[in-house]
Amino acid sequence: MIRVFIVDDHPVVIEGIHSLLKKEKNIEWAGQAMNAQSCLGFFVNNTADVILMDISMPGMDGVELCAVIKVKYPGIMVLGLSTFNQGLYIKKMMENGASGYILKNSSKEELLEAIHTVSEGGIFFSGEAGQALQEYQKSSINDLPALTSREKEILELIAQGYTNPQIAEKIFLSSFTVDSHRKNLLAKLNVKNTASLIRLAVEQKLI
Amino acid sequence: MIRVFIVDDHPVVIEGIHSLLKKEKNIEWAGQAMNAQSCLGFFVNNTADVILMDISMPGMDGVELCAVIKVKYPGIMVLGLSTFNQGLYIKKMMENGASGYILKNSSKEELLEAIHTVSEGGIFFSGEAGQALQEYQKSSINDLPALTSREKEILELIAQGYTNPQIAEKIFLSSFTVDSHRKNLLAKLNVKNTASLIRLAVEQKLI
DNA sequence: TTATCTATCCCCCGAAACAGTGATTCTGCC
DNA sequence: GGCAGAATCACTGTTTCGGGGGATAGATAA
Repeated sequence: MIRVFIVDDHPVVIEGIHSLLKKEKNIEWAGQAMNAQSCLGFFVNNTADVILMDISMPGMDGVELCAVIKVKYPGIMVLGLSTFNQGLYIKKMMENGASGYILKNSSKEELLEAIHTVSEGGIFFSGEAGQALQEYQKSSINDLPALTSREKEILELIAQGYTNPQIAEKIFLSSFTVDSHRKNLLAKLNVKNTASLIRLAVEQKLI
Repeated sequence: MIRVFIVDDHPVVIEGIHSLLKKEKNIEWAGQAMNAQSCLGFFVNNTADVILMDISMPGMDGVELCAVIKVKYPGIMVLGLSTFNQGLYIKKMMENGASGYILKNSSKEELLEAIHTVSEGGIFFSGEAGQALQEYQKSSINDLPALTSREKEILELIAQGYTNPQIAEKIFLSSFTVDSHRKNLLAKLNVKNTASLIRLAVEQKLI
């Protein structure tokens, strides 16, 4: 018996999912909430196995709520729920510990499959959400100027915290040369200092 | 009809999966390879819908091969396949465009479900792999000293490429103060310069 | 055979970062 | 009321960074 709780600020959605699930015999309706506060209130004295959680809600949104829930009650599985399908939100939910993401217009079968999968510790994405996530991941890895191997090597060492003189000593170059490569990195990647260089490099997985 | 190709350096695994799948009527055996090179050779003149790909292979491993395949043939879905279950590898595969990950000892049902899900653009994780991935994500977000809200604010601005004087002007502080906060950040996070500070911040999702 | 790119090296200079030390005010908590 | 921590500001150095300018050699591609 899987106890399912739902948080959504739209009564229609709660009602719709409730009517979809109430006939299922291995699913129990644990409760419902229309915002993050009352959801957290519920879990002080109650529990559930799976929370269906709307991404966008007034006040604390699903991304934050998910993070709080997973810290306080790691055993409760969170399944993101939304009408729209944006890679960024999906990614943030997952980083905050969600176990999957489905669209509100999913079929009953998909919803049930998702609930079962996540209640067993698995991860579930509806086809469309999966594609959106992959598109998003792809979009951030493009349009970067090609770096030479030397530049990549020096970028890596900068990211490890070495200064120009230290890098020079390490790879047997003049520190002038290291500085030249460093300036080329800033110019090529169109950033103005080390901070934004490293941020870009890590985010774009150059290192 | 889903055309399935498999790359694995263990003949036993290829044979086992072949015998599992050959009875399925909506699955077609596209071919097999025992290393990355012959896999890439196959796809010069042939194609498939889904590749079951071993993570660990001699020569080019699954992580690299996956990246190459997804660049050359983005329409082919890659499903990671391994005997062991390590979050780091799973994460790397996913970052390189894989659509999921299952264990070699998965049940036939799980394997079929995974193949169908990814062939439709979805993402599939077996329960155990999903848990390993979440454990891994969690493990990297721990043991960090708590930053104050001011420190987080300034860290964010540093990461955006602003200098101390610029930050000072932006949030109406003395640049001495900004510098103090900056020093506290370096000390608290135990790093020695901006480069490693930003790297840590981005990797640990502090910003 | 030029032309371009990469990698290497060099110099100057001002701005920024980093290290060390110390101080005051405010706020939340016991 | 007192205490700890946060937030603020201050001064003095030294080191590193970043912008600007240039030079040479080798590889490679047009």
